[in-house]
Amino acid sequence: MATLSDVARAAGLSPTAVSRHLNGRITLPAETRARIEAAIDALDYRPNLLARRLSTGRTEAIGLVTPEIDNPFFAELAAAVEVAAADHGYAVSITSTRGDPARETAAIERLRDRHVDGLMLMTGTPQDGTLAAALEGLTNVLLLDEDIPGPDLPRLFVDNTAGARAATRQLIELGHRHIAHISGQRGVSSVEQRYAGYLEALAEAGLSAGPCAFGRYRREFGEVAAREMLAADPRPTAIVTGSDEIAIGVMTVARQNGLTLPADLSLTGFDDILYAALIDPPLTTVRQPVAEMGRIAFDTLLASLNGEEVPRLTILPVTLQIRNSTASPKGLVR
Amino acid sequence: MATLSDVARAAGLSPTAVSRHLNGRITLPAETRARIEAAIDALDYRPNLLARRLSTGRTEAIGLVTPEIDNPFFAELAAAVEVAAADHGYAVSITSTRGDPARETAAIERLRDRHVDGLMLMTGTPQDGTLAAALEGLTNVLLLDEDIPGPDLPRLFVDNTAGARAATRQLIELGHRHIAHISGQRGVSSVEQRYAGYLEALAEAGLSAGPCAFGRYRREFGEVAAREMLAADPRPTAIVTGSDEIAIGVMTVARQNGLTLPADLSLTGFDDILYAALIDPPLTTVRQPVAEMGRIAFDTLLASLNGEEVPRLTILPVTLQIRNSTASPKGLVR
DNA sequence: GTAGCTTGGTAAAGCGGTTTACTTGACCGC
DNA sequence: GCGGTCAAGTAAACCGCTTTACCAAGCTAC
Repeated sequence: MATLSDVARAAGLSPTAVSRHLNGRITLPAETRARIEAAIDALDYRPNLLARRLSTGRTEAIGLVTPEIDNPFFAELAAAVEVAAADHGYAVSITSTRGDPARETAAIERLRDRHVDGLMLMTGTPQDGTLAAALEGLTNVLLLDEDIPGPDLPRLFVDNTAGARAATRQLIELGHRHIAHISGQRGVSSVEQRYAGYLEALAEAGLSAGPCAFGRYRREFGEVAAREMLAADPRPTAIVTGSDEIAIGVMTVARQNGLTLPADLSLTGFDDILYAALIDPPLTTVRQPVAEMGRIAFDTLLASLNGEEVPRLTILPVTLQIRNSTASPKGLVR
Repeated sequence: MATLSDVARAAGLSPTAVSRHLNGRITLPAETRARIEAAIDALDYRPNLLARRLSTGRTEAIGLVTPEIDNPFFAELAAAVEVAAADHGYAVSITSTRGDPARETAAIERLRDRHVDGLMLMTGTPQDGTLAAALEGLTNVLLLDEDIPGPDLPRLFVDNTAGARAATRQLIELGHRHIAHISGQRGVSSVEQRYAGYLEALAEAGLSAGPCAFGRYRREFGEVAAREMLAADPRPTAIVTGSDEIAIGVMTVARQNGLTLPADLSLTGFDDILYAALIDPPLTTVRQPVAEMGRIAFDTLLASLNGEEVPRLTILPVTLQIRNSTASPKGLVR
């Protein structure tokens, strides 16, 4: 393959001149430019990225660390990030950690090893300081969706507390008094925030908390938790869940137990994945502005890579999507 | 940051010795090894990947080109590929082409430019030879899910024809005689194969084809096609669709038109995405072995990167998942 | 008429590894 | 005691681009 030197020789110039011209760091007379273009065409020259990267130390790629890429919420977010990245010539390298802290640390190592220029980090694990330590001294990282306490890094979240509060309030307004909560793992920031929102709404109404279960934001955990919770007496008349996937798991079990939704059980989700409106019954859920989030995430990281000052904390608003999985409890006359 | 030379100096060796030791190309006495390890620890040395890549010409990353990463089918596939790749120390760079042939070509350029060592290519566009031309001379590419006629490359598909045939046969057995078809774009291999399966099953039963619409494997197209098809007289009693997303679009419109599924209209999908069983009614669909596909895809590409001979064509079996979106047509006594 | 600026370049030193080809000394068999 | 082999390395080229520092010629201003 032709190299820059080959092109320079063919154009009767030094490699320096060609390199600088190609990178726009010098303005050459039209005649010289034409000679370079002609040489490039004739030799079918394409710059060797690997060499350029070694020289500049940049890879023009960013990493996106997600708990699980096959969850539609993360997939949508990844898609949004990818669009923005492609617009700026950046490649996106995706890691799906599947709740394994070792894989989260490994992704950070890849940044240190210059596999990528920057990282968007969505952790899905409770923080014990390990991840914060691994992030020590790094600047080109954006904490997305979930917090990692400690590092002085830009953060982009949604308003989890307000979302859960709105969902819980709606159930209270419908007349529910015995409202349960099923969510992800304690110690994960969004879990704590959603839990706080749930508790706040109950406190406002003078209600005490119902049964709460914490595990994973996954369908399987929704099933496990629901099996126990729906067998209890008294059974909650409504459940605020921390994710649409959990809600789906709860639905499955509720149906297995002979319950009808929403007559016997009201249910709210969180995320508003692309299927929330389609399942049976259509799920009342808290919508995250995922496309906007992906775009802002990339813009922020890019600005950070370019050494610009970026906001330390951005919180995006969420909206409650009311559908048919919530209704007044059976027997209640309003 | 410490370099290999720093380590060599600290260990009283040449960089060559250290490099070769680190890459397992030389066996050194234990005492020498210990000196190297000590120097690495003391200096907190980590090899510069960029330099290694320039030297070796390998990036230890593969590209995954999908039509749209936010479609659960592709997201699941991506997740499976990522698991296999991570096991072998490969990073996965994902591109979502959104049906834009220019972005498909761009992804191939990234391979030529050594952004990645190999590519898994899922095209979503009809082939006019452009992509085949762009692939000319490349060897480290796997054609996944969709064919691109021409290049001598390994291919991994599912049995699309058998899948559509099975779905259509089931509808025929249920008593349907007026069966329509809604699918992706003509010229896309899976579309053609699924169409062929649909036609074969009808021909076997001595039935003629119903109305057919071809557009995109997307929800929106399902809606557009259904609006027209369900307004026709006579209205088909069943529709074989080319993707679950199309089926979802059809469902939405059918319901808007006051139809009840499956009483008024039977519907089959294709893919068996993670939500197919949850929507209302649960969708009868053709299941693709997506996890297996991702793993085989990576293994094949890796073998190919290592210069091994790999199968030119692998076709994975599909299975019909019968759920509640299909039933005998109303009024039929069997 | 000369100091200083602009235009249009160049030489050479990196970036940090890998790899080929070669050396040196010890040992081994006969 | 001599050729051959093996162990334990090394020197230097190379991967291909970027960038710093520098230069020569021509023009301008005073």
